[in-house]
Amino acid sequence: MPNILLADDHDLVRDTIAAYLETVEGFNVLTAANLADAMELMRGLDAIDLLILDYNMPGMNGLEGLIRARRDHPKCKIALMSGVANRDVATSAMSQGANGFIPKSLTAASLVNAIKFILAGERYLPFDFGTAEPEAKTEGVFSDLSARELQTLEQLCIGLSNKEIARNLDIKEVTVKLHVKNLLAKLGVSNRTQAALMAKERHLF
Amino acid sequence: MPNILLADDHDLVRDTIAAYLETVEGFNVLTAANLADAMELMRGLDAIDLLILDYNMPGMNGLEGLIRARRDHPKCKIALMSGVANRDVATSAMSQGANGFIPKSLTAASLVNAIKFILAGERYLPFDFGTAEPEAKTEGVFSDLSARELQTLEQLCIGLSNKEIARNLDIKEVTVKLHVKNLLAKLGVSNRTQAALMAKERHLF
DNA sequence: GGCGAGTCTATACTTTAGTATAGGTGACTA
DNA sequence: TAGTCACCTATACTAAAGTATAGACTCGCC
Repeated sequence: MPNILLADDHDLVRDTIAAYLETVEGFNVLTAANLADAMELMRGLDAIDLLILDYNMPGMNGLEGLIRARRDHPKCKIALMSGVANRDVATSAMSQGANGFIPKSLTAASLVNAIKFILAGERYLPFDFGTAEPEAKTEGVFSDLSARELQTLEQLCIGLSNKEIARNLDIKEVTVKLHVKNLLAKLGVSNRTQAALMAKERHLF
Repeated sequence: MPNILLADDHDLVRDTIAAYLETVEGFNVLTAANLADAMELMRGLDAIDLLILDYNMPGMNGLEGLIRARRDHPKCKIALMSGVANRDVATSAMSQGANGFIPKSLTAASLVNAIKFILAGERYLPFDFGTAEPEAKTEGVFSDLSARELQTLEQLCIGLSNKEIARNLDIKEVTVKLHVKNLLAKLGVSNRTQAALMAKERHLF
């Protein structure tokens, strides 16, 4: 039966998760309230199969705690857990050698699946994590655009000239210029490059 | 024991994977050589737990095959498998309702872990897939650029005009034009927007 | 029916982008 | 030392982008 060390400074969160993993799945779970205690518990013994670190916890200091834990225990699987971190933090953690990133929005069943997955030697990062809310903002900025302006913007996003866009949309070049001008004003940018960049950044095309 | 239907038009690939899953893991594996055969096999019976579709296979037509399979079998777990598809295809597949994306670069052990993960009700997309090799190409294209050209490109990537770039780099506008012209030629693109888009796509700035 | 929004086009214009050619500097190197 | 290369600048040009104004058409809406 795998040994898991769960480090989180919120007593309630830590203890309930630990209890769930122990009773429902039969995992052997140790707990710690901060990074120092967790490191102390692991000192010497290699018995821990998976270390779960809360991202916001005394001693972590961003990803430094993760890096230190990884350095001191190269063979132990380490997962970062957080309720607030965004996707950038998650991917950074993965590139720093974490075996998994566990958002606290996970269901209990998914948490168990993720843990099993990591214990099997895989690396876990939920693919759709942190992609929900940006949509809202995106819609707002671009919802002012008319159908034609949107089509024009789409062509801008592959770097086409007004002439090429005119050919593709089967309209005159002047008309394209009009659409471009209006679209720039609506997006609040000053040239086509900025418009393309903005659209690309919000993953519209 | 879960029933898996593996559809791939490469006989060797299909049969070896099927044999591995059957003998090593004890899965019950059915096979098909194209989408039509797979759909035929699934007609009526709801016994299939996981359908694995090759992305390049007769009848697939991009993600259309996936969408059709999802529509006809809303409750069946479906994974897309590919040896060539890029990350965009993978994420598109996920947003179209796929339960997983399986690159053929996976090891056999990881394939099994992924399948188990999906069968447990999770959605699987390897987080680091499609981020390794683009680096190499990237370096190649941009390594021809001189220091100044690179700085110029960086400013292009925030949509600045030649005049603004000249001010920022403390050089004359004509010089900026020279850098831009040379940089466009080296990158093989025809205007500044395309250059900015290309640089952004390779995550240079 | 009138009204507004979106669309298309035209003419005319200014500004910016991009090309071409030429010449000068300093640094590094065969 | 001569040659090469990155860099800077100048002049001069063409092409493309962007602005401004005005007229015309369609469609849905009050």
